[in-house]
Amino acid sequence: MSDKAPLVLVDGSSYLYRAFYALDKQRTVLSNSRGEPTGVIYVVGNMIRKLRTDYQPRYMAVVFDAKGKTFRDALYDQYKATRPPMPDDLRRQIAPLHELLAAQGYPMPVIEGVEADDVIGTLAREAREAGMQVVISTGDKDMAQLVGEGVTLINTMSNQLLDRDAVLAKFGVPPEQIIDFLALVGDTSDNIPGVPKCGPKTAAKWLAEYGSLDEVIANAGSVKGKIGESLRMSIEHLPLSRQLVTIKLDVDMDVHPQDLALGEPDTPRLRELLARFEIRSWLDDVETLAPAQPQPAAARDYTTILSAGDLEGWLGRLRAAEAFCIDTETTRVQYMEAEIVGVSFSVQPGEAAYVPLAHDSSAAPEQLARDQVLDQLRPLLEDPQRPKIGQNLKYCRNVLANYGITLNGIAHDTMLQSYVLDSTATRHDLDSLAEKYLAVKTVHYEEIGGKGAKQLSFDQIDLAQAAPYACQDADVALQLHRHLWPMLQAEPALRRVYEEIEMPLVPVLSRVERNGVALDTGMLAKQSRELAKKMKSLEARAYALAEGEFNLGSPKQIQEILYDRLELPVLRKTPKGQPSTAEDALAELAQDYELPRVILDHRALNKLRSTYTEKLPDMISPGTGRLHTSYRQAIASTGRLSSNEPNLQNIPVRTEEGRRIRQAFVAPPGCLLLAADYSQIELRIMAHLSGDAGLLGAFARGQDIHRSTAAEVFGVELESVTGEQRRAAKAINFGLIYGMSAFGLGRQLGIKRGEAQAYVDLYFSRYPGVRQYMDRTRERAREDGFVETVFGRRLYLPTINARGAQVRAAAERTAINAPMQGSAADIIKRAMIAVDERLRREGFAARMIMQVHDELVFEVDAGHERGLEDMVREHMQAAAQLEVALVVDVGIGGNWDEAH
DNA sequence: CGTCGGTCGTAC
DNA sequence: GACGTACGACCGACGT
Repeated sequence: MSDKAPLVLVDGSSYLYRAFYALDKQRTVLSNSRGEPTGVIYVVGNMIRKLRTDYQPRYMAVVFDAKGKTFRDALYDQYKATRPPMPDDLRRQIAPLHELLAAQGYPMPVIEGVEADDVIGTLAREAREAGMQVVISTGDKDMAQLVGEGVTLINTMSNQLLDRDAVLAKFGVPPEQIIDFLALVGDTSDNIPGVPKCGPKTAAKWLAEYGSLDEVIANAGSVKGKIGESLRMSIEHLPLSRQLVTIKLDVDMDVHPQDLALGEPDTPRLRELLARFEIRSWLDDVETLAPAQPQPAAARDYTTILSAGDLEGWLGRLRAAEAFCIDTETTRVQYMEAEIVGVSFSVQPGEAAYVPLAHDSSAAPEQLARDQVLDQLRPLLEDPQRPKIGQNLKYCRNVLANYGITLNGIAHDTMLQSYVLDSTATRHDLDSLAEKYLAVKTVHYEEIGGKGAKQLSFDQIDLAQAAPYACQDADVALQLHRHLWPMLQAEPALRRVYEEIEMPLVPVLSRVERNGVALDTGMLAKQSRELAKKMKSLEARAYALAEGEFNLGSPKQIQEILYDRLELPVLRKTPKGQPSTAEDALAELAQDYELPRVILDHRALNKLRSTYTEKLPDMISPGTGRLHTSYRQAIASTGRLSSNEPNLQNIPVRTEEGRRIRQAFVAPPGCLLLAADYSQIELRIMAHLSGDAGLLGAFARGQDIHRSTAAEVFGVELESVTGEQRRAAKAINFGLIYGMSAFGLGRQLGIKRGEAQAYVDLYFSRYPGVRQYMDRTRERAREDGFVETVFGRRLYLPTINARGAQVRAAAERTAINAPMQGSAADIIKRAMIAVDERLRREGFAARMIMQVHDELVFEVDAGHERGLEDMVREHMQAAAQLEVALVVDVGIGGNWDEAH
């Protein structure tokens, strides 16, 4: 395999039109502030930029049609005769685009009287003869005739790669028959006549049957039906059509591939042009737009394994290694549906191997058989004594499990190393870590696979790009491990969080995810219909009240209706100063007006329907018929897990209608659901951390903590606490956990700030330990720049000493909250590890299926629930030794709602 | 069209 | 402005 940088030839003319009409169709008019159109410049420029990053070519050319008549016009006076004149808005962008490309240093050969196709055809032929690889970037299907050994097409707008196999798949004929094919089909845009009624299918059929256009013509007599007649009528002009669609490979010109080295950018000119077009986003890479740098191939040794012998060699290296780094490439992110496309390994920084297993045949040569290779790898992968290193090994474990392989010996995960070292880093993905810790700019997936709707799955990526990418992943992960692991070892507390909590949790979460949860889709469908009906009637009522239709889902339109048209009083504003249409504002208005109430009701129902009843059934995995969430272990700065696709940690519970959704989370026949949740875990942690005697005492006596708080704050007996008092105390307790101010508490309770402040003062006088703890925590945070959990997990607070009072106050609130939220997270993670261990070791007829911050949910075979309950409670309570006991409430039922 | 910020609402 | 941590739907502005 040659990874030499190719010659990239860009069919500029075809992109001009395509870009213009794509934008036009979307009615998108991009222009600068002077009203000069810039859309085509932007789009075409972007495509060329992308090509340059993708292929890193040393030689490249952007080719445009030259002015004036060509040989085709001489052959056929109707050539391109039906083409409408070039739209003015397009014409005005051509010269500026040329200037821009020239300033960027792109060679732009223009040959008088020769179309871009023919220039490209000739350059491609010459380059091939000189042994260069050629990539032609075009949106024009005619160019498919140029495809062959060493020549591929890429449509940069659709990200479609056309090699020989792809041409065959797309047109039904191989590249060498494309000319005949085009002659038969004709081309309306160039006004080239073909055979009327003959489309691509017929043309391909005839060519398959007769072999060539000449043979088709020779056998025209034997083609039956109307289409045969049509063919016979066309015979006369077909040779001309063929001539017209044939791209010339022998144009006489004095530009040759060797002349197409990318030039130096004219930086001042480039700045000027970009400023004129107002394309600010490209200004950044003006500096970096040097001609293709020689590969920073800093002694990288990446190999692609295509033979049994090579595989055997690498298996030997893996067996001999103390530990190895592994990465899997797959067809998709959803682990239950993902298929393995290839596996990469590294045992030594700078060295890696990729074993392609299931790339499209058009993207790779003969590959080793997936099942056979996986079977050869199995003993290594399943051996717990062989340590594995990787980035996000939970995913790796999940996809290997799809092939019946259990990844054991999960020793180090660089994502989790990064997370434990600094949970506040915004990203813990491999690319970000490489840049941050190794100062290495990796190739990002988007660069080889594209992005958005037209992103390619890994199996569609050409091996020439896929293999180095996959090798890089394994190599960089190993390098990161060598960098981050010593950093962790230097911090014993963090090392323990990593070794005793995060790493052991990986296989546990993998099992929870793969277990999944059963859903009663019939129930959800019924609820969905009922919700739709209710929403319909609320909608009608809203239109009547507003005296006109509007979008009930648009805060902006609601704002206009309520505050502009109906002139209701503005009670609250959004952070951006707009009158708020949020829940609490509308709820207040709803006391005096009907419309806000209707909007609120509609919104509540719409939320349930659009987020839950309509979406959850679609996310069921076809393989298992169950719902499989994905837990993210390196997202929440406090140490919590998060859940997505779908998020099972925000399933409604507060309202009756919401609880119906929980009822659809069911135990399959013969099973029950068991839900175990920590009672008031964060307040217990606060009691522990603060050591406040009053709080500890209340917990020790097993009192209802909100009631007991109310009794203290309002100075009444426990028995005589009113509902209102308890509600206020509960708000205070939550407020404490969140670092709430008197203002916030007042708003929460609907009382004045002064009154709320009085409650807070009273609270702190009754629980002086809590106040001391809060003060101490803020102080520690200011001194250390971080706070920590009971188990030593750290959360950095870079803004704790910020000048801005608001920024600082926010950091202080986080400082207060994080030790409580984070310790709770540590505790339940420890419980999960312990419970999972027991489940597996003792063969409980039960599976852990969900975690919701302070709650674990299990599916258990009916009859085994009592044993499970005892075991789960035991380990959840024993997960931490605090000054207060941990209390676990357990519920059992046929569905999640019942289990509460 | 695709992306992304703003707003809203669900959970703990 | 004022309550911490998340995920995600929807809208609408804008061209990463």
